[in-house]
Amino acid sequence: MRVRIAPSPTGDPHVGTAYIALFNYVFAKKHGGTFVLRIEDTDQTRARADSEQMIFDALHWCGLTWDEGPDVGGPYAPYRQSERSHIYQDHVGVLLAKGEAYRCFCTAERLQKVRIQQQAEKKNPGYDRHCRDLDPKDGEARAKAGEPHVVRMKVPLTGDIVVEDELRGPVTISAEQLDDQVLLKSDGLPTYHLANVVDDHLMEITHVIRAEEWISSTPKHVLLYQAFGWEPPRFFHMPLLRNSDGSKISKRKNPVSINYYRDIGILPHALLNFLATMGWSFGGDREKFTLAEMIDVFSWDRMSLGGPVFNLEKLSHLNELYIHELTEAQLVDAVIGWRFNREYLARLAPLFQKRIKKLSDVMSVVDLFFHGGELDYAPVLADMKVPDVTAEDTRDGLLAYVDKIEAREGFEPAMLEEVAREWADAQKWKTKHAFMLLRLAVTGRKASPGLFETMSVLGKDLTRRRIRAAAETIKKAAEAAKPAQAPKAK
RNA sequence: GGCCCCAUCGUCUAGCGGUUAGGACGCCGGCCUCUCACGUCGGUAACAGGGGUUCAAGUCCCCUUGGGGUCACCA
Repeated sequence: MRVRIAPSPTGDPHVGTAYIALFNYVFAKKHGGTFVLRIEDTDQTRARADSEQMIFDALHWCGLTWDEGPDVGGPYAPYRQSERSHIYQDHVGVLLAKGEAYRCFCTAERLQKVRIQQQAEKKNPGYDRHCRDLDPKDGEARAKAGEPHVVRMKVPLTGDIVVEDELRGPVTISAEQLDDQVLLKSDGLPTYHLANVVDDHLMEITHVIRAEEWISSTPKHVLLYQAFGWEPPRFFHMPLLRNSDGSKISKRKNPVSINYYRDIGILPHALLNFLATMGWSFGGDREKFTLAEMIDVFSWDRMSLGGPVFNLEKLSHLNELYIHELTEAQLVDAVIGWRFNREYLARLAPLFQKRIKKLSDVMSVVDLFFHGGELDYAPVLADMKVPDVTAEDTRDGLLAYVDKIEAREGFEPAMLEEVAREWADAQKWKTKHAFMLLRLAVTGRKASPGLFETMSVLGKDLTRRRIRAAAETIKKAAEAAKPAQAPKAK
C-alpha cells in the first residue's frame, strides 16, 4: 500500500497540507504502507524558491515523516515534478498516438473571447473544442514548425463517468460537464491533472487521500487512467477545513500557515491531535490522543464528512492540556525552544539595547515579541487612523500592505521598508502617518523599536496576523460607533 | 448559474431503527482558595423543514431549504 501527499511550493506551509498529510501518514502506518512526499511544482510562475524547504520543515516540526521524497530519495525518484518533464511529454505522446489527446493552437485571446461569448449566452463556460478535429498530422507539422500550442485531453462527448469515492460511494458526473482539459501547457510542463495521474501510476500509489475540492476533477483523472489503460487508485476525499463563516479555510479569514501556530506557541502534538479531530473521531469520549494511539485505532468509518470549522479556541484548549501534562523540565525546554533562547534574544538585542537603562527594563520593551497573535488595541484605537481617511479605507490600506509583503520572498527589514514606502505612496498617505498606523497595528503602541526591524524579528506570520487583526478592529470600531451617533431613523 | 458534495448544541463531535440525544470547547454559576489561574461540580444549548418506509426514525428513502466545493495553459 502506497499513499502520497503532493504539496505545491507556492507559499507558506499550509495547515491543510498538514491535515491531509496526517491522514495519509496514519493510514500508511496503520497498514504498514509507504508514505510518499511529492512536490508539485509544475507552475513556474507561482513556485517560490523558499517554499519547498519550509514545507519540509513545517511538516517535520509537526512530527510527520515520509518514506520517500525529494529530500530523502527513494526508488521512484525524482519526486519533484519539475524534474520529470520528459516523463510527462512521453506520456502525452502516447495519448496523442492513441487519439486520446490532441494539439490545440488556440490563443489565450480566442479562449477569452469564447468565454465572454458563453457568458453572454449564459452557457456553461468551457473550451469549445475548436481544435479537437484538426488533422493530427497537421497538428504534428505545426508543432514541429514551432507553433505554440497546448495538448488537450479528448474527453468523450456523452455518457456518465462514475467515480468511486471510498468515503461517500459512487459519484456520477455526465461527460457534458467536462471540457477538454489542458494536459500539457505551452511551456511544455504538465498541468496538475496529467502530472498527478502519471506520477501516481508510475509511483504505484494505491490510495489517493486528498481534499474534497478535488472531487469534481476526479472524473477527468479517471478518464485519463482509462485512456492510458491503467488501473486507477482508490479515492478518499477529505472534508475541507473551514473558516468560522463556513467557507474553505483561507488566509484572509484565518491564519493558515503552520508556522503561525508554531510562533504563537502551539505544541506540535497538540496541533496534530487537533487536526485529527477535524472530521475524524477517536471513539468513546476521547479527544486527546497520541499519533501512535490514532494509528492503532484508525479506520475510515469514523470519518464525518461535514466541513469542520478550524476553531482556535478549541486548539488552544487542547494545547493547554498538553502543556499541563509536561514535566517541569519539558516545559522549560518547550519555552526555551519557542523564543526564550539565545538565538532569539540575539535578534532582539539590537532592538532594545538603546532603550533600556537597567536590565530589568527589558521585559517592558520586548513583551510584544512574546505575545501570541492577539494584541489589545483598545488603548490606542483612537490613534489608529490616517488624517482624512475613512475607517474602511484605512482597513483596506492595511490589508493592501499585507498583500504586498506576502507577494515577496523573505521578510527582511529592507524589503519591508521598501514595500511600505511604495505602498504609502500608492495610498497617497504620508509615510509618517502610514508608518505610525503600521506600528500601532504590529506593536499595539505608539513607541516601539524600529518598525521594520520589529516586524522582521516578530516574524512573517505574527506580523501579518496582527496587521489583519488591527485592520478589522478599526473597521469594527467605526461600525460600532456609527449607529450610536446617527440620528434615529423612523 | 450548471454540476458535485455535505447537513446533531454557536463550534468540534458521539449516535450506526427503540437513548431522559452523550462528551468536549465556549459561555454562565457553585465549590476549592490570600488573589488569579488550575482543578472540580452544575447549568445553558442541537437532530434545518416537509413527505414517505416502519410497530418504531436523529438514524433508511425522496423533495425542499441551507452551507460548501468546482467550472484556468493554478494546484
